[in-house]
Amino acid sequence: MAAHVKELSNPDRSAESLGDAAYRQMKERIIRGVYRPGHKLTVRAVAQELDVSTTPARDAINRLASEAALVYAGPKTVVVPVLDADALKEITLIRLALEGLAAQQAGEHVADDDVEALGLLQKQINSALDAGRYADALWHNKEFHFAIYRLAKLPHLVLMIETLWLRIGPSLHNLYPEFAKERFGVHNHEVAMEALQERDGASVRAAIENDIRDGYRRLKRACREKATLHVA
Amino acid sequence: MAAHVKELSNPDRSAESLGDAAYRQMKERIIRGVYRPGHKLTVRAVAQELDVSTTPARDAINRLASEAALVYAGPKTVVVPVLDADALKEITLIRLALEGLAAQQAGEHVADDDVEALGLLQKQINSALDAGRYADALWHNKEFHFAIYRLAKLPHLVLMIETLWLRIGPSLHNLYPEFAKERFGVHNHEVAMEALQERDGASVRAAIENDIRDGYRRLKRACREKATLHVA
DNA sequence: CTGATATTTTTGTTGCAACAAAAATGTAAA
DNA sequence: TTTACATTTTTGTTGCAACAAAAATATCAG
Repeated sequence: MAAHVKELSNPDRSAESLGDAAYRQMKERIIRGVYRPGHKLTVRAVAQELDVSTTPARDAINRLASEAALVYAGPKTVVVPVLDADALKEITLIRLALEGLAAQQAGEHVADDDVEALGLLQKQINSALDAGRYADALWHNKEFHFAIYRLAKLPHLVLMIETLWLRIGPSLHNLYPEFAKERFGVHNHEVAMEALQERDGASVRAAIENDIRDGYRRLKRACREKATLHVA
Repeated sequence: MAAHVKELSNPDRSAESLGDAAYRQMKERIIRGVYRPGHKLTVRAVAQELDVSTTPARDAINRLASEAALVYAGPKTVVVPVLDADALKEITLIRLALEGLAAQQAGEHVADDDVEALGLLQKQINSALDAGRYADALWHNKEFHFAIYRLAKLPHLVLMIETLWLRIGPSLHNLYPEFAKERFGVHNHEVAMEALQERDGASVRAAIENDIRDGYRRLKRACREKATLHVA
């Protein structure tokens, strides 16, 4: 493995090992919802899918499992996690703490052109929603959040938040289109951008916390419905 | 890799792969201060040290690097991280958020015999300090903190806090004995235990936050002294 | 059809050798 | 001594085969 610089998300893909590349591609697939909760991942299948040998594939799977982006369903079975109500609640608590912190700090380091860039991202979310491209909307939503978090200039924090999104990402994709149709988060995002413009850290935090809580409520409902469906 | 159950820190060492064992042993060595900041770790050296082949050794190093417990100083050079002032400040911010959350939640799930167990751990810290066994004091200090955090019944949170301690652990060992001599943290720990007994989550959080901030102040001073020493 | 049991297949792990790239070392010129 | 360059050594990576263990499948008794 050879990332050289873990600090910044540097797209220096020139001297990247196969293991690093596999890890990065798997991460993107997980967030993009290619793998659904419960999906089983085997070393050889991933190796074939990514066109590498078993060693880099194993590297990637092990790293993701070590970050809890994948979990063990048995001694030799790694799957995309299926979040139960407790796990969902816990991760939401942690998200509120970490993303709230990042949002607040962002409000104190923001520059004017940063907010413009955010407005552009929001427009991408909106047009994706208009066109019914819900997976794209979810992806741009992720970019919007992380664009804010990166403003905090706290690289360790951003990395930790990324591991959290990796854990809930697959479950998020179980919600749309029903849930994406109601233009989720749009209002909270607008409030956050206004607060950023005024450099009001506390308000940025409040807006982001609201967004997280809104998502949690919908996710919890979906989780309940699925559970009752599974029983019946 | 075969941990089966990542959720709880289950000492089920029976069906543990060599890679898992290597990872666990390396983690303990890092926290115990066996490796100092800047120490270079090579696959073959670790393999020999742990008496395994290169594959499990490489697994362990890669997993630790992926969690930022080890960092790259070059394309083929992983070292124990040397925290600069910025990184120290950032990690402290994150610690305050996560360990504060864990402490508060612990205050709301604590049982009576839990506090007794904590008192025992504190006694171990004290006798280690009395005997001048500072490395042991640091170890018991870690156990004290995590005994509290585990009371929160939030396994994901505890795991995330562990990765933070892994990052600052090596730097902590650069401080004693000077810093351990002043019985660091003893007062904060006593306040925390009192607050736990009264199930006062907010006060538990305050005590732990105080403890973290005290440690930060000392660490920062040491970091400054070392920097000026390095220049001179 | 159900449940337990035996069989077959699949799967993660491990050690290792070859390779390319980086780091360490040595050398010489200024 | 210092700097730049060439050489040697060390190092991470990668693919692969063998192995043991687990998972999937087939079989059969009730």
